[in-house]
Amino acid sequence: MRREASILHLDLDAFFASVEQRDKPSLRGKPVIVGGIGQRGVVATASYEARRFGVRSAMPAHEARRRCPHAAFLAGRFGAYRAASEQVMAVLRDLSPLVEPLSLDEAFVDLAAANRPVDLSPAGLESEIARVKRDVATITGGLTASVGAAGSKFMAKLASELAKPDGVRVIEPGSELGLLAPMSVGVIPGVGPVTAEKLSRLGLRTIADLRAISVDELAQTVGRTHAQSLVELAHARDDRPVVAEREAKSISVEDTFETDLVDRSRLLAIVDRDARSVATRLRAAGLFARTVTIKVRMHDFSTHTRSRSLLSATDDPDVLAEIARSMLSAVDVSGGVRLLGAGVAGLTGVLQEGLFDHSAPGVPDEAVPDGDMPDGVAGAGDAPEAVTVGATEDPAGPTAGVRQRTGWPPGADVRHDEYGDGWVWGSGLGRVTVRFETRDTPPGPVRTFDLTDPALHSR
DNA sequence: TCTGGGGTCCTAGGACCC
DNA sequence: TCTGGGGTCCTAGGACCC
Repeated sequence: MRREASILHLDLDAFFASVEQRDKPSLRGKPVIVGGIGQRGVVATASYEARRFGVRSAMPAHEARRRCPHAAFLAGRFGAYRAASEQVMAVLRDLSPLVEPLSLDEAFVDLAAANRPVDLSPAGLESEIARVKRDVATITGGLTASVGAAGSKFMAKLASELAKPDGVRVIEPGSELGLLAPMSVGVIPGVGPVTAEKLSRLGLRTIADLRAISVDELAQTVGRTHAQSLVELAHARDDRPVVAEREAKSISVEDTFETDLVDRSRLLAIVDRDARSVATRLRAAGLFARTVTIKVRMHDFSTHTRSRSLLSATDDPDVLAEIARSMLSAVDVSGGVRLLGAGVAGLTGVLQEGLFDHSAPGVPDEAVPDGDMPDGVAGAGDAPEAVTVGATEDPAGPTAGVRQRTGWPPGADVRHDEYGDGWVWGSGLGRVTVRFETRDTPPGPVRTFDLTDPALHSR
């Protein structure tokens, strides 16, 4: 714990929904829900207007619709969110090179490493933060943020939470214990529903309660590591540094299907495509991976993972796809699969082995120390054939019917040759409805077109 | 009609090694 | 003479975060 409140935590308010309201004037002041599209979606972000109806992040779509049926439900425009996020991170890096993004909408900043002297007194911090908030609003076209400052990451994040929305909060070093004492254990990072329930059964509900129990006693319920960190944080002891550059440890993609899939050949084609998509991201990052993982969520929500490590890392899409397929072949999917995905871990930037070796790194026959090579990896299994069968049976492609929402997703940016820029209000029955407005116009008119109208383009 | 997608970290058991 | 002991790697599952 530092003696000055030199760690900032910035959190953009209702970020995705706010970007939508910025770019869609007719939605300003109205309930907006990003995510929750489709039968099995969940809410990514709800605007404050929607939160008044009890809509929350991670809430299932059907419940959000029940609570707030008149909200605008949008699919999300991650390019726009990423662009706004980069603008905000640039504002923060202008203040200090030590910026640690936690996601698109959150970051820590270490003011002890600031580019210029910063007045760390409470009044000095408040004016510095007010300037950051002004810069964020200006550069992003009006987005608001909540900002906390404190002597540790834990307290800085708690401070920004207390400041929401659009506020500033400085927690002065020395005041932490009193502030924390009556708060729920749930405010401690790492305490989710399961841990909170375990603590509750021990009679521990507030942070003051947590301070009264020994690590040994707590460890019997939540494990040694977790117990130690809980007790430390309950005493506001937290010396985790702000780290600007963190290297990725894994890359993965996964899809939840609108309805459960049982067709093995179709599932094999999907996991093949997923593995290749991961390989593309690997190569784009200049990385190689040593472990391949697949994830299968069954109809009953039980989740299974299978992983296999190679002797040396690879970025070869054929190799990754083959291994993913062979692992899936060994999973019983007859009950129906609701989610399927593929990923890689054990990432490295350089090929450590194989530099002076004529055999290609990561080729299948180098895999697995115990020699337990499934047929599929050697290319002799039924997987490749099954993929072909799937493609033959379904000319629209193996994922047709799975990702149908990509055509004109609600909220997407479009341009019409005659009417100009707008966004997709909704589509169906061969028609797409567009509202013609942008962030710089007043609320605009709505028009409906044929889905195949050649004058309509996505942008 | 419950329950996304992209991650991180931890635990626990077995293999393996010295 | 019951079958140590520690360290590391691998795999599977799960809690948690945004």
